[in-house]
Amino acid sequence: MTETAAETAGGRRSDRTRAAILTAARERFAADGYERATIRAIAADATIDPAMVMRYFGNKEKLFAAAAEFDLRLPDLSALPREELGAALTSHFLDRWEGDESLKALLRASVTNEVAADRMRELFAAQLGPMIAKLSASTASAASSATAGGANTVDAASSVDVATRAGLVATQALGFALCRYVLALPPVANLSREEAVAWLGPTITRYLTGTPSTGTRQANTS
Amino acid sequence: MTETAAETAGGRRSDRTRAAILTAARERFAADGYERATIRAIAADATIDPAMVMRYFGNKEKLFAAAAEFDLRLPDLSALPREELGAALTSHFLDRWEGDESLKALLRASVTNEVAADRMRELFAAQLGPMIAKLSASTASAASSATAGGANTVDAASSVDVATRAGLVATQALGFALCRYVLALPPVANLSREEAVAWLGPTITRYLTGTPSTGTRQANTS
DNA sequence: GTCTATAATTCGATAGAC
DNA sequence: GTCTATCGAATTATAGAC
Repeated sequence: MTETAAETAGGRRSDRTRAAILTAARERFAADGYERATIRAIAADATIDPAMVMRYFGNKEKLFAAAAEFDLRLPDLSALPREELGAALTSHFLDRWEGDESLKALLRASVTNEVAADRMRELFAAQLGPMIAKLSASTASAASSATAGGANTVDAASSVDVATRAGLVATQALGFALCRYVLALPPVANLSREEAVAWLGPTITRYLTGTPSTGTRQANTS
Repeated sequence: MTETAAETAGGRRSDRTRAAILTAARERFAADGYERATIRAIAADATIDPAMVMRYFGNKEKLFAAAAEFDLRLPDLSALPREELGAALTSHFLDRWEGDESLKALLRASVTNEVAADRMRELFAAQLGPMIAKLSASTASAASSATAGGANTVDAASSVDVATRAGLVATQALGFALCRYVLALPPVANLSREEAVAWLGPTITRYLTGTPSTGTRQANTS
């Protein structure tokens, strides 16, 4: 995919141009969504010619795919006590949301663009899922000797499968991002970082660990 | 179609046409979002001429405003014990989401259309907020005599204000709708109705009642 | 009330000069 | 590599015949 041109000095400017396009594209996609973000407007933001965008990225979909490519950069939470898992992950999500416009662009676009929706699905299945599985494995290693003769399932920490837990985390994380950054619901947008962590933390903890009912009682869910 | 002889009442056919347009508009807006849903496609679904849509509703924005007008129809939960509040409201939300396409249309459109976003904000501020306030009032009526000389604030049930609680409920409710109906994340879309209520219920209860920490301890939210 | 024709924009994408 | 010019398609919206 890298440039085959062997020009030593010429290749550097094209990289700068390419980066400028991507930055402008992320901002436009984040602010306007996929269809309302036009190549013309992106080019104008990057102060280049619209035709250059086509030359560099081929078409609009490939430009979006390049602009929305990113990593959740999930931290390793294996060492934390169970009660702090949600707060730590929530805090990390807040950092990622506010430091990088890619996620906002992806969220806005994924509502109407199928490519973006695919990437969003992959994000939680391929990145959050394994992190939860790793979490369960480290917890299970201590408990496995006690439960001994149980099923040979990988995650003994909870009967709820990893994908479901990742999906539940997604509902709260994406819902918060939607209300705070996209819809800008005043009470949600005005929450301080500490308040947000305090509210979402216990919820995310419960979903991460696969605990259906709240602390006090083991409820039957009929 | 062109039955002129059997006109029993005056403007009845125009009402039918109007209703057919609105139904088709709701489906298209829900499936494609605001910009990708075209008047042409809506008219085709309603098997009428595109020009008629303009004649009945003026322009696309007014058509959307008419199509996305609806009521959350929130039930009165005052009589329920606190622990069941979230499950009851979650169950009600599931009914509304699956029975009426307006909410999906509004959610999809509100991501890129400012009119739709305004309506979404109003929805939670003007409908969910008062319901929570009423909930707090009924709870406070029993406790007010005990706390006696306290502040004359309306909701003595929690120190968290009503708008914040409504916003928090919105993050979980809309996030679930986004993941289940719009993004179609497999683990979320595959949850049974009972599972969804069991997972979201405790979360919604905690937000509704304004309880920052999970059951065991009364944490300070500083 | 209904439909045809079309105006007026806007957008993604291409061709080709320099 | 860069930019001008433009094509072809799609859209909202209007004007006017029947």
